Amino acid sequence: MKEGPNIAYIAALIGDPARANMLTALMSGKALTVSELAHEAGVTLQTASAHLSKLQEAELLLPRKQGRHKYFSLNGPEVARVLEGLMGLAAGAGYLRKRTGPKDHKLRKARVCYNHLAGDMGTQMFDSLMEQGHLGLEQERLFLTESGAAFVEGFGIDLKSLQVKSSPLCLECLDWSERRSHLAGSLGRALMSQFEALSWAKRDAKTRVVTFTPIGTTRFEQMFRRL
Amino acid sequence: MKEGPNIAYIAALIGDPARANMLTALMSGKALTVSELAHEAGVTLQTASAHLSKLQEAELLLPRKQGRHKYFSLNGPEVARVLEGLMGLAAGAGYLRKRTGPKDHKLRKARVCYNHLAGDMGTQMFDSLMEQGHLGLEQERLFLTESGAAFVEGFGIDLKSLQVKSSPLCLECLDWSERRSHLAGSLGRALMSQFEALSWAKRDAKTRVVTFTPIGTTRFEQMFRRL
DNA sequence: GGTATACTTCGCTTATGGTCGAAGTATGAA
DNA sequence: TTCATACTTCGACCATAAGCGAAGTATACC
Repeated sequence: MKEGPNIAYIAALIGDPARANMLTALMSGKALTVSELAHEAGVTLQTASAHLSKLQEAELLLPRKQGRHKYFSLNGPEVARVLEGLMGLAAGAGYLRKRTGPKDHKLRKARVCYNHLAGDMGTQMFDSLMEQGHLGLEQERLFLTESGAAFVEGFGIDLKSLQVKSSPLCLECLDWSERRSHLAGSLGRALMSQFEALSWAKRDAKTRVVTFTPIGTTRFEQMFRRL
Repeated sequence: MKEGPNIAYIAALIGDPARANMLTALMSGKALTVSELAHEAGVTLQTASAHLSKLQEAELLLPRKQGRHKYFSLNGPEVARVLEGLMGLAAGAGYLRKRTGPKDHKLRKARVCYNHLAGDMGTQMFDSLMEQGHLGLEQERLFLTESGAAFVEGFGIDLKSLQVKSSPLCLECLDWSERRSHLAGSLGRALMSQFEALSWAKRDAKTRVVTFTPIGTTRFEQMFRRL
């Protein structure tokens, strides 16, 4: 029976390698120009322009003009979630694009997943918070405990401003490289921002790699030690 | 940068209309034969066979042989979740396949979303449970309250057996036709099963439509009234 | 064993859509 | 105003993969 939403159309848009590369690049949470996305996809400007027009038409991407520059970003966390889900399915089925180089190792170590920390360090943080009783599970639901609230506030996170927002505070996000959870939600985002604000970590301008400084690494390990 | 999971490959698999139709048919939670899926997709047996082989190879589908019959089902709730997410994106962007007929109305009224009730009645149930305080939100997290536990146990749901399972009890699932939440998780599944066991509702053999009997409708309305 | 049914595999056809060169439009800076 | 840069649109090319007919394999039944 052919009724309901046309998932083939949306999936086919994501199913083109050039478009998939652009969407993946935008998982960094940054807005990129047409030129930058063309470079990400390894196609010419004109090809990228046609692709982006389609993705915009399908409301997967949001455009913004700044003078002669046109920036695109993912059209919200719902798109990111579907992309991450596809990543999980692809990784689970073994469809990984091999890349023998330092970047692959770095991507697995720490990377940004839309707006929060993912990879080995992302899952370490999640596991540590669980082990220290700062995050709890109730009926398989993730929540911040009282000790957790004190912990993150002590780290400089303004919980009050986070909790007035409509988006969830703590969300489990399945990490495709670790096959375990890392922390998403507004708290995950806030923690990532704080790492950057404290200069513990910085994002790579071109990729989703997050690089922690030696000091940042030490502090991170101290703060999110494993039992 | 071309690293990480190959989402284009998985998305392209879903992006073919014949394969999308088969995956959508399997959202009913039922296992279907190659012949049935060929009919769903409107292609010949040989074409369907080739498509299903690809979906199986990608671990999106799970095969099971029974004599000369070969059944396929979705390879778990993770696949269903990605498909539902794609449905939400497609519906949100207006990519709906029009179908002026009784089935469209029925699909929106009540349908099965993998293993739980969706559509108008699915969201009504969710809203009612929230309004009556049987479901609660804590830090945007859904949980069953004490009154909710008593409520569903009074309806014949064995909560103890549900809670020993690893899958979440209460999950919000974004309903593509209503654009609001309906109840997923093991509780959502158990409630759907109970509606069937009590002969309040039955699933359509060919589609995802769930049809409530007049008595079932009355009981459902009484049980899940809106304030 | 013969027939019917369910499914798989092979080979060929062809429609589709991504790609880029060329040309045009829009914005910024000197 | 001119030149440089960013992006859009058009048209033609061609690689790819879905589709089906044909043939083969596997299972069920009489």
